[in-house]
Amino acid sequence: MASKQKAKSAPKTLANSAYDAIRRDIISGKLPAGQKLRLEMLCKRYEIGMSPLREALARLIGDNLVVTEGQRGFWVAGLSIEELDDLIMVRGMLEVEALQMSVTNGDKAWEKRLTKVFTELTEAEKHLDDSDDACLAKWEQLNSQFHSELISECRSPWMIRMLGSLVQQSERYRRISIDRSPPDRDVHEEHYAIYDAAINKEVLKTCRLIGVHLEQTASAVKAAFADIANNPKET
Amino acid sequence: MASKQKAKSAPKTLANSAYDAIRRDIISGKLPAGQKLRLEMLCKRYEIGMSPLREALARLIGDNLVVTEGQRGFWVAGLSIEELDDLIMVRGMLEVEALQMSVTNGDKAWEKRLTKVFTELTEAEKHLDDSDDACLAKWEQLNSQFHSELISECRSPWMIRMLGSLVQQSERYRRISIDRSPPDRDVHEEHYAIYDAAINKEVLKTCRLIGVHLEQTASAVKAAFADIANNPKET
DNA sequence: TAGTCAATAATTTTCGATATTTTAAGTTGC
DNA sequence: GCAACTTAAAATATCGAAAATTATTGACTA
Repeated sequence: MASKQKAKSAPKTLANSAYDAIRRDIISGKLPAGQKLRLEMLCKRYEIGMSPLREALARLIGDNLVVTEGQRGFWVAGLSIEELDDLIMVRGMLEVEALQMSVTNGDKAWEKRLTKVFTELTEAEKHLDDSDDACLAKWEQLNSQFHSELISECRSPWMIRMLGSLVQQSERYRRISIDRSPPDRDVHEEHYAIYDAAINKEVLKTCRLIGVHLEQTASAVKAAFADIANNPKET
Repeated sequence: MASKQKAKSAPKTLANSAYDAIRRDIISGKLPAGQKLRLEMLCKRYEIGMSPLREALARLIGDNLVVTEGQRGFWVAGLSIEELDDLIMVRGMLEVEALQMSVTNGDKAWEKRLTKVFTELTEAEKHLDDSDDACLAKWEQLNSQFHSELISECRSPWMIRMLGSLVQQSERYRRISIDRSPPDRDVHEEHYAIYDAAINKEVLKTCRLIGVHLEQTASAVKAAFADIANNPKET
């Protein structure tokens, strides 16, 4: 949330835009797991040439969103219950660690930022029932921002980077599961408890709560995903 | 160690070879930290065209070995004491965790593989004084293999993946520090103790020992790197 | 009816040239 | 002198098509 962000935003190259667009489509499931990515098709779909397209795909390999096999092309990285279990475990471990450091280090400015995001998130949660796509997208963005703000003061760029990667992966599973399992728990209450503990610098309590929160989300996603894996067809 | 590896080794594309070659050169320091990577120069150096080169660079971005700024080109990612501290911390955390799981899970086949690597490493360590580049390279390869074999049974592809990334980064620091600080400690003894504890399934002891081992290496590298950062010029 | 092989089609990979943007140098005006 | 503007040079980013590789088809053989 750099308030003094320079006006000259990073000049976008086509490769860059393609990278963003394809990433969004993979995370959202618009490009389904395992799908073969035919280059010509992608060129048309994203209205770009070969060179920037291949560059974008190469970068997505680094994010584990795309896999490649020499001379045989590119595929959307697959999803599996085994990988989901792994993601949940590693993410939990790292996030608790990062949170512990962040809450310990967080200063007034951080509390302010966190409060701002939490307030907005609370607001967004009121409109979730509207079943409006824009509202859902907004909530997703704020939810992710809330989590990243929580750990933002851990003072470890590497942990932040790795967590980012893990969260991005987890998001793929959450997105394809969300339709089947509307949250039957009070997510807002969980967020509030975490926020409250964090602001009050109750380090251990915050960590414990985030652990529970992640567990809850994980088990809901896992149940829904297992369902999908067994009954892959939809009407 | 797949013993039945199929003959059809992955068909190498130029982009692939370039990726490997540039990565090696960055890790070894042949391409120094912060250096601007002029595309034309790289084309000549690695004897390839623009397209595979840019693809290789794009993938190196994902590994945090290269950074880019739209329309302005590519640079070798920088090194700093702050980042080194961060790397040491995160790597230590993850590696201890992974090791704990791996030693717990490791079966007879794993013990066999570990023993094999350790034996070879021991052999290689005898020839380290020869100041022969080939011997050093061999030792580096086996040392890295020893560490990765240790955690190979942790059953978490994501931890293995992330550790790989962290180890690769750490290696950059170690490589540029190695000339200045010949190891004045008995590294072989440390390796032996770790190996012994792992084989005997003494989980906690193994973790403690690897922690000490990483600390020792880290502080040597850190001292040498701090020296370099202060006196960057060499004769 | 399989199974192999060659010819063809489809796809990926790479090159060479062009367009776009940044950097550097030089010039003018104050 | 120094800043702003203009122009030339250098570097990056992109396109379109050729070259190389893999996948598919269909005929032929055992």
